[in-house]
Amino acid sequence: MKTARYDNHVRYFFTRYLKKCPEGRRLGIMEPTDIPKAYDPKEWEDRLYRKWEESGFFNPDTCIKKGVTKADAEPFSILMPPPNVTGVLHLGHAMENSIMDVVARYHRMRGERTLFLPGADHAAVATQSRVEKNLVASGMSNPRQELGRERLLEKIRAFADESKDTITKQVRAMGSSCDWSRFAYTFDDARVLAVNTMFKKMYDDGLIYKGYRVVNWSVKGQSTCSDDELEHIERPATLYTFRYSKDFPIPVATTRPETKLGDTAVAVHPEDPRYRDLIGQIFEVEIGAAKPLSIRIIGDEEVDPSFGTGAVGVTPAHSQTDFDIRQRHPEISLVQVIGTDGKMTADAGPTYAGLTALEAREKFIAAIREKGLLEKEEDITQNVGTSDRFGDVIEVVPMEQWFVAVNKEIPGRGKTLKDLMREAVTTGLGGDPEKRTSVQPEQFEKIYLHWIDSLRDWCISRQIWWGHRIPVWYREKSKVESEKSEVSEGEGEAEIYCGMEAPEGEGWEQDPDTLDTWFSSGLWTFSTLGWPDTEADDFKTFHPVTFMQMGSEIVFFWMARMILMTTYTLDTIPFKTVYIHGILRDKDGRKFSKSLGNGIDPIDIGKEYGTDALRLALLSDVTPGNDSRFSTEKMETSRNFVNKLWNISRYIATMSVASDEAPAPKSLSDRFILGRLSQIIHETTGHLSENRFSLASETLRSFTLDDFADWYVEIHKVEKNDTVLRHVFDALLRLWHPFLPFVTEAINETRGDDTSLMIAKWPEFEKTQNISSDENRFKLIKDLIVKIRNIRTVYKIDPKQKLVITAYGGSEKALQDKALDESGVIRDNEEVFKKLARISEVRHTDSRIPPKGTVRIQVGLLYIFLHLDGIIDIDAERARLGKELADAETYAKSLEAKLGNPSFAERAPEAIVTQTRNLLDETNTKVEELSGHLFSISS
RNA sequence: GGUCGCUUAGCUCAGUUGGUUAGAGCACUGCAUUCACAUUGCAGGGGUCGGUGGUUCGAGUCCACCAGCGACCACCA
Repeated sequence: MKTARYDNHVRYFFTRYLKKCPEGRRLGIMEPTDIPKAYDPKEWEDRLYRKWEESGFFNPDTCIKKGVTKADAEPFSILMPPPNVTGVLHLGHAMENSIMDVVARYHRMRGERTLFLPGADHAAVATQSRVEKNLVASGMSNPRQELGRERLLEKIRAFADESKDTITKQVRAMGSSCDWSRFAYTFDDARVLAVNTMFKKMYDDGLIYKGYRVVNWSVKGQSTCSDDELEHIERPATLYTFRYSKDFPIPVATTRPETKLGDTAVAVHPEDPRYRDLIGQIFEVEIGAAKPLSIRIIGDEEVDPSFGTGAVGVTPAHSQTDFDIRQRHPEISLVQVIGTDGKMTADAGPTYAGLTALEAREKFIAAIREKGLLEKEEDITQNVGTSDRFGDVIEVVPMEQWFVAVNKEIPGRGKTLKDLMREAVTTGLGGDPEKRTSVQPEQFEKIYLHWIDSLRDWCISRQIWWGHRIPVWYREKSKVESEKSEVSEGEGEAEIYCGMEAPEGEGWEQDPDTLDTWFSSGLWTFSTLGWPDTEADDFKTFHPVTFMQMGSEIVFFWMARMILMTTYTLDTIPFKTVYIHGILRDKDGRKFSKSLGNGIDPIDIGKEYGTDALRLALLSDVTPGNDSRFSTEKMETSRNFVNKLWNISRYIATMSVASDEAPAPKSLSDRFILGRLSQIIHETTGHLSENRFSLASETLRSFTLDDFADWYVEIHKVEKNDTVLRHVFDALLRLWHPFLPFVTEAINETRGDDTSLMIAKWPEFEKTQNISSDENRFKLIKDLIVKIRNIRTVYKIDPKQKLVITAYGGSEKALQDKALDESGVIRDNEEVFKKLARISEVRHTDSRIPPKGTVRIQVGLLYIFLHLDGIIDIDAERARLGKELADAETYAKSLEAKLGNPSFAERAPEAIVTQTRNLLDETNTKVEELSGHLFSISS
């Protein structure tokens, strides 16, 4: 990095610092205090986390037992979205943990009964596909075949356990104050019980059914996947228009000619004059399939007559929409020509059977071209669904699978699952506003509702092995006589049983399939709290969950399923507030991904800059719903800030004395800083209560750096009011603690305070009197000092040279004049003024005539004369004042115009009008004074 | 194609319900620095808030249209 500032440092270091600096300092030998000059997170973090964990305060029960939280305190619960046990956590997780932990620590400090519950997700298909990939990479060609179900599961379990360990270590390293004693895993016994209970309940209610329908099939993964697990990608394709035979009346178009071997109908719009008369006719065509196709012409409203040929070749077996058409027209048949192995079936005919779909396509096109049936070929771009886990293009095939019926009426409720899902975010369940989830930001409510509209029955069975086994058993009826069971019904030849455990008796075999991982995730908000025992303490106390956060990409997968499951089984909402954030990108706006190689390990970056810096960098950027970017520059800024806080504490430790006395404000500065503190407590509390993390951190940051470090600490060097200094800093530490748990706790320890900040009381907003009056008066001093410094910079006055000022109105006589009351601030704060503006002498005058050789500096109605005789070029100053005057005049004019507008006075609120009028008065006076001064300025 | 967003300083972004002359961090310029802090301090330059129109006493903020960008949804066969 090469900057002007950096060059300055280098020059300074070699030309002056080395000469002046005693050997010891340069080598970093200890200061008079034993507190290190720089905060070193590595020295603290592990130990502090251990201390917190051992204290037991992560556990809300312990907090009550030890009297930190009142037994009847308001409960506050946060559930960690369980990270997948597929490896290690990434920066996005770090961001989520930061969000949750800020919320948890804030509410805990406010005295609420706070539970932050951690967990991990077995992530069915994600984990299995990861382990299979690893096995293939290490030389196995087909892990499922070579190992078999049990041995492969062993491997996956081992991988998952190791990954779970890594993940919990990482969550700890982030400083997350979660209650490890309640750690939940989506695949442990308690959760298995919950899953089976829920499955059976839905099965009994007829909401889970087994049906023969087309599903998304991953040939590579040899499993189904739900609509939401598809990732649509664009790719070039060819759109072929052809006729089934020479005498077939309608040409049809397709991008997948090979599936046409399974066509059983052509759909046209029922009113289409071109084809109306053909509806109902059946054509026998011979295109190479095992049997000649009988194509029935049907009329369907969904067909758009203006698109293409206005006719759709219907392939019910290999298209979701075509399957839906068949639901409306049961008279047409279904022929499956592609199998689960991705190859053409026997029904596709001897020419094609056994070929891959792609091979069959080429062959089919060649055949119809030869016969002169191909009418048109166009290049188009097409969207195809791919499996988000296995990566291959999804085949749509008809199969018997398990589904959750979302459009079916729930017995006894008169509503469907979809209805409940809508109510939960709109009117509240059953119209009860208490049972309404607040979605932040609101726009996701719309997105979610829109998604529900197009939601189809959810396919929940998977053919992978890693996951909750479907709690259903079958046996051939002929083998054993029907036995007593909770649910059992004859279905043709086989008996079927759904229950918590295998049924008694011989010959039962469990369904080999497992459940979609989101089935168990959907139960997370209550399966972690003791359900199905609805009398469990945690369930009664912490459900519905108070705060939930998640990434926008997971809203449909997860939020929707949690709402579905909870509204259905508990007749309430899963959580009161859900905070949805965007994804974290790298500094160039790209997603973090393995293939780009731009991944950053949160633990590494946390070690380098400190976990607090990482948390601050991540949180100060988070606004609801928006993506944010991560960069090392932001890390540096945050680390520097953390170090600043540390050094403020060093100053306080060495330059002030602790005492039990209440803060005793003595000066304007004291009242100012206490007033400001009050204000920012109020603001920060409001921001955190409403989950405005970036605003909260910004409020604290500007107070800490600007008001406190740059002004009050400097003033303390003069006024030395230790009680106020320490009081403000103490409150500041507590305010920062949720964001920066480690450094604040470390500082707290160096102060010799044994009580953890984690359970310290959140500062209360105290309404102090005259905040604004003190603030305004202090601002006069501040602005005046800044202006004097500015003049010093502009005229390159040696910083060591002290100046003399004459304060107008500082005389006894002037002080009696109420209009000039403000000038009293200089008299009252002379020492501060001398120190911060490097003034050697303050003279007072009640004459408006500038003393010889001075320039005048004005803030509001207060002005002083700065003695610069022989120091600067007075003519240059005249020019500077001229510009200031011009600015003031422009501003005064704009204010006048505003006030001159009759409707402004009429319609604007009183306060705004008064405010504007005062501003104009002030500005006019300033203009007057300045122009007078321009004429009288003299060298 | 549908839906939902985004566009504010060179860069990354704040700006809660419309109200003083629009903010921060980084970057940039100048100065200083044996000072709690070189992971530092002080001062400064830089924006007609994407465009056009509207509502309003008043618009970065509300509305409409336009342009550019993005995300999600969708098998126009």
